Amino acid sequence: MTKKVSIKDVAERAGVSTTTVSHVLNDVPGKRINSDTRVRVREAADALGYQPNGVARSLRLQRSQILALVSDEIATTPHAGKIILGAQEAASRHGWLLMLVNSGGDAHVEGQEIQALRRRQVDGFIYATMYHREVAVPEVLRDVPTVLLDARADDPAYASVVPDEVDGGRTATRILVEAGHRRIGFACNVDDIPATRGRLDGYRQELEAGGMAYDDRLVVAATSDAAGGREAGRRLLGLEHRPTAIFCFNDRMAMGVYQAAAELGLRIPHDLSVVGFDDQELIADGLLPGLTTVALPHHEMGAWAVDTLIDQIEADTTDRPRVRLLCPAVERGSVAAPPAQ
Amino acid sequence: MTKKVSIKDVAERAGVSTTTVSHVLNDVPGKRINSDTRVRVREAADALGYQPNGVARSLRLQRSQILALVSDEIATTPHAGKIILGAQEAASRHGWLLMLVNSGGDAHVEGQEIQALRRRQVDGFIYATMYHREVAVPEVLRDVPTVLLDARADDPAYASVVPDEVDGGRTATRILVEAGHRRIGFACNVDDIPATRGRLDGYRQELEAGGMAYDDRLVVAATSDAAGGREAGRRLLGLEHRPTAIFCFNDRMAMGVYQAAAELGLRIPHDLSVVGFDDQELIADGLLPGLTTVALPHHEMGAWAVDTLIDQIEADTTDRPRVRLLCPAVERGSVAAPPAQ
DNA sequence: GGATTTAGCCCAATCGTTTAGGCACGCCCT
DNA sequence: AGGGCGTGCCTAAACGATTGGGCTAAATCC
Repeated sequence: MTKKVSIKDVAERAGVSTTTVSHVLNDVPGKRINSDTRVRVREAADALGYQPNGVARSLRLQRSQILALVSDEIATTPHAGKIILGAQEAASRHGWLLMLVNSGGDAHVEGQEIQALRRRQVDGFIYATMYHREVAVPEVLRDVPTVLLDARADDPAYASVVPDEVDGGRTATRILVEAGHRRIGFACNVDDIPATRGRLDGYRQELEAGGMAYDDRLVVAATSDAAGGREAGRRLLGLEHRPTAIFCFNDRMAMGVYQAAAELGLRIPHDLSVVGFDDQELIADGLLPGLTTVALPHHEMGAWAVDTLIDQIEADTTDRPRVRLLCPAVERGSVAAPPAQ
Repeated sequence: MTKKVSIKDVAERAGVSTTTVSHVLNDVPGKRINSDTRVRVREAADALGYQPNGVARSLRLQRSQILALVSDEIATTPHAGKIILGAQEAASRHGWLLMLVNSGGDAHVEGQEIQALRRRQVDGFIYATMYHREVAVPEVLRDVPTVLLDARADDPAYASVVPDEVDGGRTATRILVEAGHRRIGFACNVDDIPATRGRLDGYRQELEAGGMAYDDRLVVAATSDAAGGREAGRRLLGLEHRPTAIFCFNDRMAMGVYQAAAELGLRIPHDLSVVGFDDQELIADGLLPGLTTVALPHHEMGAWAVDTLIDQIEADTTDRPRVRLLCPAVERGSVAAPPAQ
């Protein structure tokens, strides 16, 4: 029903030309139009329920006000939602729209999809990855505004946003230090990715800041899931002089550490304090006691990427910022003072 | 660089009119064109790296080949990813694109967003909800192709796809019955939603099919999170004649049941078998032992919705199917035979 | 009073396609 | 020789907006 009301219909009803309608409706500055005419046009538009045709406008303006979020497998991870949501909200705040494409990790498919989006005159791209890592940006994105999300490329031509892993590692460790712990284990993961290195660095820095020596027996690497956490937990808690607290690479590993503690009859947080990373609510909220952890700024990264991208497109700015966003602590119940000797 | 190659450039290079280029490139049937010309056009297009301008085409054809997925808060839930992914893959299989909009639950915002999408000439909508429920479809969607996902409306004008909760409930229960259990508890949730009713129905049906009487002391309702599961678990396991198995409304509750079992020193699956629902991998894979559960067909629902919607748009079909998709079992390690008396 | 300015609007081109409806040429037939 | 019919291509009108450059009348200036 709302169908087929074009600017021509509005012009006709208001008794003016389409030019005038366009000028009025877009509030084009510097155009001299009688205020009577203005209201007549507005009324006509309202009465007819006129909605400008975005496709026609895009064609004429050579700008679609559409952004595309392309990702490897992001939509399959639990983090994805927040990134997408942050991006979508930001886009909508600017009056832009967001398209979504997932390559499933296949570079060829990815290229095809990006081409399809470019044909649709998408104005800019957000290239996002499932977890923080280095990427080679696809060639097809070379000459179109693009920002990287949770990803980093050597190429300084792209703005990028990633979590500040080092700061996150420090935050997590600091929580334990401030609770009074002096022997703090790190259940690390085995992959060589920025998150691993960054969080470990943060752990070391914070130990140092607290006047503690780094002891590599307290750093145990395993796979970054609950099974790995279990394994790392068993190893750490099996030490002759066991740690009173464990910082876990992520919440899944923390879940495993809980299990290892339970096997040994250790109670959290009374006998052992635990801090996770990621703030996966499903886990962190579900564990007993709730897991104190550090949240990744997914929502903020999504929003930052969109804001920056739109700015790059509209203001045609030339600097390409590369930021790290802080990871805030989320306190629940898994940290307490170390047990009395 | 790839900028600005229009059909006109191709026409010029091939020494023909744009009409001919269009005919050739689109393989318009019934057009008589010399095969020499055909190859010349194709070569010119290749050489110039011609990409048709989708916006112009949309304007002319009055069809954008773009679908929109609008949801209340879907993108924030862990399930979201799979729905979105299923939808996106299906769309891309058809050569369509997917836009994403999240209303955050605000009906006004939702209306605005939908209008914005309609202005952009989106061809159809998928209206999705965070969890299976009844909805009132927004007025603005009345006169545009729309299918409902994980949602159901009274209005028979909309096709819809939801999980078959009853079958899922039966499947979960059957796993326990077939393992030999005769006293099976149900840790139910407190909300009156289709999932609750359906899974409970399935539970009852399957008990009956197995020749067991329904005992309402074995059905305990609590909030649908780990805390609720803990509570329900404690109540069920505190019964004088305790169940040997518990079917949980969802995996989060199952997580709580694990905790309740641990408190009582009961070992899973040796002393107690547990089945969940949802197949939240973060939980189901992380628990020890792994949780046997029933998966929601999110990916399939996403794909089904897109396929159906495109069919509705292209073939202009008039029937509006309303399907329930089955929920497959995912076996892990939380079910065993009941303990010997 | 004639020239100039100004207010208020409109014409028509443009963005890049698709497509209905020609038009010219050569061939065959009578 | 003239008519009819394919073949192979092109012209031009959409689609629905935006916008540079008019144009007309009334108001103002000298």
